[in-house]
Amino acid sequence: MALGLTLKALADPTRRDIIKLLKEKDMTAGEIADCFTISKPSISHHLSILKQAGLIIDERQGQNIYYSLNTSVMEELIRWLMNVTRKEGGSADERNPD
Amino acid sequence: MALGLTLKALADPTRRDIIKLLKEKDMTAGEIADCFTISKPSISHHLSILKQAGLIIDERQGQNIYYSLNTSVMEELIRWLMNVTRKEGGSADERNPD
DNA sequence: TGGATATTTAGATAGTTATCTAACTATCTA
DNA sequence: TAGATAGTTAGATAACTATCTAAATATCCA
Repeated sequence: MALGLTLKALADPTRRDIIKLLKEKDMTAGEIADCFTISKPSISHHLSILKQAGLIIDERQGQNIYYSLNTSVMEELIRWLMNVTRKEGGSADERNPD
Repeated sequence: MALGLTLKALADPTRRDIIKLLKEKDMTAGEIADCFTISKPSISHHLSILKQAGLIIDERQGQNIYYSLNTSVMEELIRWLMNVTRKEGGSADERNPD
């Protein structure tokens, strides 16, 4: 069911924008919030969903909480998509990872 | 914004199951519905969302409507994910496809 | 310890979505 | 053309989600 969490998290445009920001560099919750017009609590909510999906990692440093990207979950999604996309053939290992 | 439609469509477990079915072979709406416990209209609704996202294609053959997978949209999503996942470097073409 | 800053949690609300039953449309066939 | 079969559309409803403001928690520093 991890795939469902990942896809739901990525299905929101604000959350995709957050991910694009974090691709460039790690950022605090406040820095991320400053890039958007919606409220800090809303951003916090989005961060929580991304974190729950395993797409980002948080680490407190003093008063700040730094967020960074965790690409392994996206790599898993890529594998699922490639499997669905693939036209038959390939080793047994490659088949039905889901 | 096509990406949003794709991800929303894939975020539902029933719709992912439909995609897995269609990976194996093309099927009519009825055949697809028979694989699930939810009502035909609900399946029809899911098919409509998948179609709107460009993930599947429909073609009427007499009384039946056959559905088949369209992988190009998923390939686009794979590219987006690989771009977000990638650790810098690469040609200008490869950067920011979104 | 007390005030300031950073962030999250709580509670409310408006909009979206998945599901159902009933009714409709399209096609085939006798 | 009438009946049967395949599928969709309409309308209702319950559950979920994104957003907001207000309040709570955590950390730093003087």
